[in-house]
Amino acid sequence: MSQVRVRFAPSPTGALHIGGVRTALFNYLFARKNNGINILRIEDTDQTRFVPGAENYIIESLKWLGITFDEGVHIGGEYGPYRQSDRKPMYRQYVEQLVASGHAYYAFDTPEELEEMRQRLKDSGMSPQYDATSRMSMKNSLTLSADEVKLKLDAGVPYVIRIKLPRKEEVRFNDLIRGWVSFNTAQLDDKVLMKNDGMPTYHMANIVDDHFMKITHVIRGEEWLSSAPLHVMLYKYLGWEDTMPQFAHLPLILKPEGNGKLSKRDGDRLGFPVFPLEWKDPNTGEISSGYRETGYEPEAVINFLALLGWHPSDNQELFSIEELINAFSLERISKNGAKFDIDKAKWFNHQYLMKRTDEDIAKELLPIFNNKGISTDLSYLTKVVSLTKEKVTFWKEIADIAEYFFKTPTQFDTKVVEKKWKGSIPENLLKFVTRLQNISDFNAQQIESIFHSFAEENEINAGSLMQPLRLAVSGQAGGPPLFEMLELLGKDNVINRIKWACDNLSASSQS
RNA sequence: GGCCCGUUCGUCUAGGGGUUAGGACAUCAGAUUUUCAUUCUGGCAACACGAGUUCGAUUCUCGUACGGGCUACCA
Repeated sequence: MSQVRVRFAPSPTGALHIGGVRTALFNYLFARKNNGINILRIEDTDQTRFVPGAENYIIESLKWLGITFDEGVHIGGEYGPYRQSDRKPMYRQYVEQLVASGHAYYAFDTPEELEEMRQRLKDSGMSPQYDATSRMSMKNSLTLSADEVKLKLDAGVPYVIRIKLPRKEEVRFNDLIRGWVSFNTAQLDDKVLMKNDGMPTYHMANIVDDHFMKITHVIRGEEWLSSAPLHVMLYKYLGWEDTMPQFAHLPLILKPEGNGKLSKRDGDRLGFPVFPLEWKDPNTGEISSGYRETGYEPEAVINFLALLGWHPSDNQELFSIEELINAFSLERISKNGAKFDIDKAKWFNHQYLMKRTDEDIAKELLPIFNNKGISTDLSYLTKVVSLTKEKVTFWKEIADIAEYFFKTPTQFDTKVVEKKWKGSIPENLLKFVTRLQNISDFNAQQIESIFHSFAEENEINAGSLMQPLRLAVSGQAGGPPLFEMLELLGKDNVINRIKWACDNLSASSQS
């Protein structure tokens, strides 16, 4: 069997959608699993939709996620170029070959004439399409004489080239995910193969490119299923039927609630990113959030996406990329669309966050603290991370919840103050301070045992004093284990903070 | 509207002619951490509907309903 070659072929019309990321991932997994070649091809046949920066965005996104390629627009390869606009001169001869063999024809209809035709057909209850029936009443090389056609061509009248589909013919192909799928050309229309600007449409370009790039498997979204029979016909008419790639149409990623496929609008409306990286639309200036900037781990995004539509034979949930490659197969991709569930993505993220080393996270956090005007060193920050990371979903959140490790709190959780800061509490804490002063080795164990003996001696309920203590030191009601936190803060800090709190917080009514 | 694809807990899904229909997220309860979050244990929770085939259908077939995709000189 020939070498597996697959391609991910996005169009640079904006940010890369999360559904596109999953398509890229499945292509990548399939290629790696089969020792194949993964190719990145840019499908920019529509010049009017070109968005500057989009191509680079796509490349950066895939790089961040760890989806690698063996050939592509960014790295070259022996089947290049890998950008369709750069391949423009290659397509014409195959379109003309189709015209010559009677499988395509020139069409000179104006947009107005097309619109009129569609309206007419619609009014008479027929499918409004340019097909075997309607083409005979349009302006094309099938209805015009050869002289007339030549005249128009010579005069530079704009034209497109359309495929000539048979009136009624069954087209079937075996989809790797769905099994045999069949269509009838009676329902298909004579799609444009070459536009009047001389560029091929997606349909034409993707067949020519896949053929010459020796693509063996086309793995793409289900939105392409309907045009697959057209592609099959093109392979046939071009005489490339025996090397036609196999098709696998992936189920779509749907909105979490309501209906329809997930769109870029849903993300910010529902409060989660739909793009891998933050994206600023160069035309509108609108900014959409990204997984990277939100603080997601790329491995978590990969793991989450892999399980959206694909499932291993056992119940494993957490997969390294190697495990994913190893377990992956097209047969285990489900047929039905999957609703997007951000809660599960967050759960995955927490799992992967816990796997990272504290120091690694601290390194990433350091500049953020610096920007907040907090200067600290890596070793202290690493310890802060070890105490706080299990409380957050994203590494970035640590910067928000851990400020008190660096600054004496001056803001206190008022609810907790009201509830816990009362009666003789401040007095007792001050007394406890004198005990703390005598600790020579200020570690969690020591502090804890001194705390307990202090409570016992003074007949204080230990629990009722712990929360005020935490409050005095951190300003908050929750946090990491109290005594470990105190240890990290250090003796002087702790003592000063307790004193500050006792001086500045007024106790509520006696109890 | 037409064509194509699909339908197992709220969500992602496993399974498959005879099962207590399994797991994960979410949710709820208990434990532990004298807090919050984690973690652990347990609970709630599903085969869209109707026919047919069969001794037996959630599983196979056909319909219905519902959902999705496509229906551009967009990809």
